[in-house]
Amino acid sequence: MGASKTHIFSLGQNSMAQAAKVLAHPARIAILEYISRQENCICNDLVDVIGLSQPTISQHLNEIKKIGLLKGTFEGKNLCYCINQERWEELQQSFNAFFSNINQNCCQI
Amino acid sequence: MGASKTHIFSLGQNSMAQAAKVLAHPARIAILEYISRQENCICNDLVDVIGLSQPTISQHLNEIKKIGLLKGTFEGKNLCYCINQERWEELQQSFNAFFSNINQNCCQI
DNA sequence: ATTTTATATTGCAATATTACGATAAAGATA
DNA sequence: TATCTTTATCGTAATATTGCAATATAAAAT
Repeated sequence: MGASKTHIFSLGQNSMAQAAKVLAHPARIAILEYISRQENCICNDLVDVIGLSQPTISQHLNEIKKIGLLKGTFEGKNLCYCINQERWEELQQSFNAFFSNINQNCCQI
Repeated sequence: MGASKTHIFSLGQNSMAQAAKVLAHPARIAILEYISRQENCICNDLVDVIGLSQPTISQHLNEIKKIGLLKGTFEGKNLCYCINQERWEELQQSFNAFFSNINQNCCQI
């Protein structure tokens, strides 16, 4: 064994975990921080900024793209990655909702 | 190769990723949801509620404990795990801050 | 003291992730 | 067209995660 038993969990639990997984690597945190600060992003910058090889950066970008956090467009010869703001805010709300649902009366000692 | 290059990232980026990693499994989401809904939690309940074996639940609980999200105390014969509310709110703020820092002017198309 | 009950640890197999060199693909430029 | 630049994909090695059976530990109950 070794595969996650995703089928025994709810859709919400799985998609929450999937979103968290994308944030579960410092390179992807760094990439998202960087892109969200920029007007536009040329991927080659990232290789220098982050300090990982070009294939590795490409893979991380792909993970981020998979959950819809990026939208890309071409601008001259360079691919421009941008934050998908709708999705970004959607995730913000998901995380916020998750953290908000806590029973204040749990285990009073 | 294969190990994450944590040393090339900032403390903030690494701890953000570490927190996300704990949330990056549906079982741990389910466990946290369940505990935060309860007045108190007997671990044996979790095995039934979640549907994973006792050792696996124990391991997941340990991951959650490692980032300080749980505090435990003994109540009669049963170990009682509770959400550590200070840490919980701390993480909520971290995630919220992360999602709040976005440049609204990125890549207008 | 022995048994029962609850939780933790160990060991291992299956799977997933991380990283990068090599290479391919696609567009820009000479 | 040939070449350069940029990004993606492939192949592979190292490492990490997931899950559980078996076992150990610890406390409570008998």
